[in-house]
Amino acid sequence: MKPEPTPEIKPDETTEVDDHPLIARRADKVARLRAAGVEPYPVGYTRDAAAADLHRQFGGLEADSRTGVTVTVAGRLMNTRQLGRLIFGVLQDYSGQIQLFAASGSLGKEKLADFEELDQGDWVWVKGEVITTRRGELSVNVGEFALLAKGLRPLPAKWHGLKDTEIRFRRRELDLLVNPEARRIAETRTRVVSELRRQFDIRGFVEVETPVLQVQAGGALARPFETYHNALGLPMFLRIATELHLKRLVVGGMERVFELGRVFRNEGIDARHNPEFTTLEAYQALADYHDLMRLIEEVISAVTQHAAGGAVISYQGRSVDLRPPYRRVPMLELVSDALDRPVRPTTPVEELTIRAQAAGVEVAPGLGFGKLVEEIFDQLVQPGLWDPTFVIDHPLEISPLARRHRSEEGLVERFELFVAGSELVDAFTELNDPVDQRERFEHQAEARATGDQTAHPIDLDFLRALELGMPPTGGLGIGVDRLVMLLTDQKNLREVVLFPHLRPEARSD
RNA sequence: GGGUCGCUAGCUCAAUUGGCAGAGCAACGGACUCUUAAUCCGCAGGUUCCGGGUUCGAGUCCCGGGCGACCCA
Repeated sequence: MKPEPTPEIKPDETTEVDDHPLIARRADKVARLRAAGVEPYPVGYTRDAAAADLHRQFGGLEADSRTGVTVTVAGRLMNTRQLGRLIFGVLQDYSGQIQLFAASGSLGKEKLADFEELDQGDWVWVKGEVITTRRGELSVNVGEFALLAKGLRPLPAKWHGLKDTEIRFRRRELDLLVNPEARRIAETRTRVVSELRRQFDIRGFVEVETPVLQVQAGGALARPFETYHNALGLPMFLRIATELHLKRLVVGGMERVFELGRVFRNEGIDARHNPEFTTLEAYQALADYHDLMRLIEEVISAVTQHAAGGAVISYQGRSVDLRPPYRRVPMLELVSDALDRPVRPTTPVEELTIRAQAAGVEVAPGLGFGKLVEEIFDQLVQPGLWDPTFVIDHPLEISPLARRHRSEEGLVERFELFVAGSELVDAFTELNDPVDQRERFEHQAEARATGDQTAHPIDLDFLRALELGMPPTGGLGIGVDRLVMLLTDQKNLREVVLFPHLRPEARSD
């Protein structure tokens, strides 16, 4: 680990538009418009038709039709084609594209010359009759127009689009402008989130918001981001999970709660990890993990149906069937199969270590039973779990917030849902015995003291709440970003996050 | 953290063994009253990611660094 450099902010760094010829030309136009008394960034224009509305309403008209219907449209001018005194333009708004048809006949010679001055990328407003051209393209025949906002920077070429992944991630607005796929992913994400919310809503779960800033970051095993509260003079952390607060709400009598929001984990950044990501955690009193598996099956298949248009989807060229029921397999059974040797909670750590190494698993020295099993599972089993699979009954050691299994010593009542090799859901019958919970925390504290920075800290507020009595409760967490990746057929997390974190770029624009 | 690949005009990409840094699109000038990536003619446009080195000469070879993609851990 290198020491963290302090970022320097140079006060003389400006954001002035540079003197690139392509930009300067457009900036000159702005100046000329102002000089001529035309405001290049006006307000007060409204629109009564979206591109998609027009196609819906007037689709299928014969070529060379006049509708007699006048509409106003507004959007970004994506392309123009000029033929003598005819100009064809492509206007793009939130809903789609519609062709503009500008001719001296209906616009007049002078106005046509003004229209010609518009650049690709400008926002424009147009009022005109809905027509089809001789070639049958639905268009708005420009009768009046106005520049709504001058674009100073050129758009990427219309045909080649924008492919540079780095620019697409850093300047997502450009990506959204020119790549329909970027818009499709963003829309699908919205559908996933809203359908998730609706699914929990209709089941009587109450949506809540709990603190992002915390004195102690618990509810998961991860390193938090650190920050500082000036007025309180208090070091604070960004939350790594919503779990503990939500359970306190269950103690308070909110028997079905959920939170859909961002959590933060101070880990590496790569195609599968963004330091901030979205989870949905839900808690249901009087439910156990079996109930939650049935709930998850229903929710996942409903969301898939809504966002992907069917419950059987294609991911990276392979089919995934998300229709319930999903396979349920104990974790130790999978690990036993992988090692070709029965593994039980009573299996000696030394023996398990040797077996794991023999099977090619890289294991750090000094791991306990639970971490060993987890390591073996991660390396040998998880990548092969393609069809939806509930992996159940984890070792107690790696599950400090889950209830002891009702019949299996050394295990907890927990499940993770894996699809296409990726973990989508983590859930368990919650531990509601305050004495047991305190012991688990203390055990974690020992691990922390010996250098495990991801071990869970002791949360006294949470323990005090448990001591009031929490009903038997089932709790679950869904990795929303990974679900979106699955449903949009993406293998890079950055494709499904609008503004993914990247290392700062060397600016040169 | 390791490996491989990439970074050249606004965008998408070329550039032989180390030998004048190019094309298409966009822009700009012109022709064209039905285009759909319009077409045609013309004209411009460069810190080849950054810093060193080797060489008469480096986009190209060597060293160091930056950012990204993919694979591995």
